Amino acid sequence: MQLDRDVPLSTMERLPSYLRVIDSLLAHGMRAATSDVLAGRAGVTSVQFRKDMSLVGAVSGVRGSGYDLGALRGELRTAMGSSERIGFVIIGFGNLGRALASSPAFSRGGLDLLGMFDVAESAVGQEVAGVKVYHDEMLEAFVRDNNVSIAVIATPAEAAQLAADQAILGGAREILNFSPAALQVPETVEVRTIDLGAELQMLALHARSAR
Amino acid sequence: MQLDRDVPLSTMERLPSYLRVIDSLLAHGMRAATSDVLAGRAGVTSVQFRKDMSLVGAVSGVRGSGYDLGALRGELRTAMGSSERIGFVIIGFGNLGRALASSPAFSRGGLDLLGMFDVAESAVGQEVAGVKVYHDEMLEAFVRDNNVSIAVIATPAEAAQLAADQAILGGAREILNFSPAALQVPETVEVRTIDLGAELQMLALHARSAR
DNA sequence: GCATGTGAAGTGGTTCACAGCA
DNA sequence: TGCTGTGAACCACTTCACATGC
Repeated sequence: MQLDRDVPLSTMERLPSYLRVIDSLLAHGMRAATSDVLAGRAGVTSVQFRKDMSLVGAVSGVRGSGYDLGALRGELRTAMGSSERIGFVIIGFGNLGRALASSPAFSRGGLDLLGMFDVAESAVGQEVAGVKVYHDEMLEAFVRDNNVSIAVIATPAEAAQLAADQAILGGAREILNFSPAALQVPETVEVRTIDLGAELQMLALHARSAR
Repeated sequence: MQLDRDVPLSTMERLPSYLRVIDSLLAHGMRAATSDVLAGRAGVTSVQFRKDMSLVGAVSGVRGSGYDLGALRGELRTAMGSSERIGFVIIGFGNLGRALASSPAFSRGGLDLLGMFDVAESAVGQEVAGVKVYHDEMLEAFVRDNNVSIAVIATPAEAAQLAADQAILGGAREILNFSPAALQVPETVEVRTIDLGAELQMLALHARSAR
């Protein structure tokens, strides 16, 4: 298996969901599956799936019969580089921050939640699944001292930019932003923004046009 | 202003964020702005912004000076069809469900949260911002009786498919899915899945490759 | 002169159609 | 024969380059 550099971004984005499907099938005692089955469960077409495997350099497909799930899982993991562990923090201990902290999805795939941050005194000192809540003032130092790579921002819009600045100052290089603010960051920092309101708006759009 | 059918989907997806930027500028007392300013705050290039306005059929830009914010807001609203109000429900009253319910973004743009649903007896009967939590059993009937268009699924993965089925049975035609499950739905139903774990994985990917 | 507006070129990703192999 | 694997065609969106108009 050869790890081609220059796999399309969109392909990489689908790998986690493929991995989840494979895990689920393995858990049901299956050892192999066709691209049709795998793709169906992941919500893509079989061609798309095969193309992705091809681009990623996976070779555990067997013509005429399908893919060996165990081998495929290994290949996808390698492709995703999931060996190294990555530390992250969550800023904002409101409902969303708590939801994220307790989400099982956040504790998989080599990711470690190292700390949470909030401005409210009532939040500071609390603990979720063994992870403590610190005061926002500590953010920069914490990020630096613990070699945190990713900052998840779950604060109100007004506080988002400041949180981002502190995290970046401490050395964070990736930001997952749940506030609707468009963050201003250096080019070297990767930002993904998930605007929950905008997502719902998109569906509303669809709902209206469907009449 | 002519509402061209066949505006690119990606353009439509950016409209809500443009609208937010315009609102914020208006709130600061500004009456006009250039594409450069508007685009910068929305996190896109100025060309992108102008192209979008062009595609949407907006005509409130004035060569040499910029856009009239009041007029532009009206045009974008029309383009988004935001006159009609759309009802939605949230299924799952865990941290995520609560976070969504109290999110300001969810109560804007002609969207009405009509009800929330959960299986836990302890949740049923509670109230958030005047919206009640009902038992999951009521879902189908509620959706039908209240003409709900959109179901937001914030349940664990195991419960997601059932929730979707009930909502669709009741007449919902759009689903915003926060569970990692790939839902099986009829073709007529639009599903948007936001897998929070997958988003973080994507950043982890970036973090690893940056070494 | 400065900022909008837009056909044309470019880019990235998906789908097609079919070759290759158990 | 059945399913994988992949170059080529296709499509959607973005960026460029420049015409347009206040």
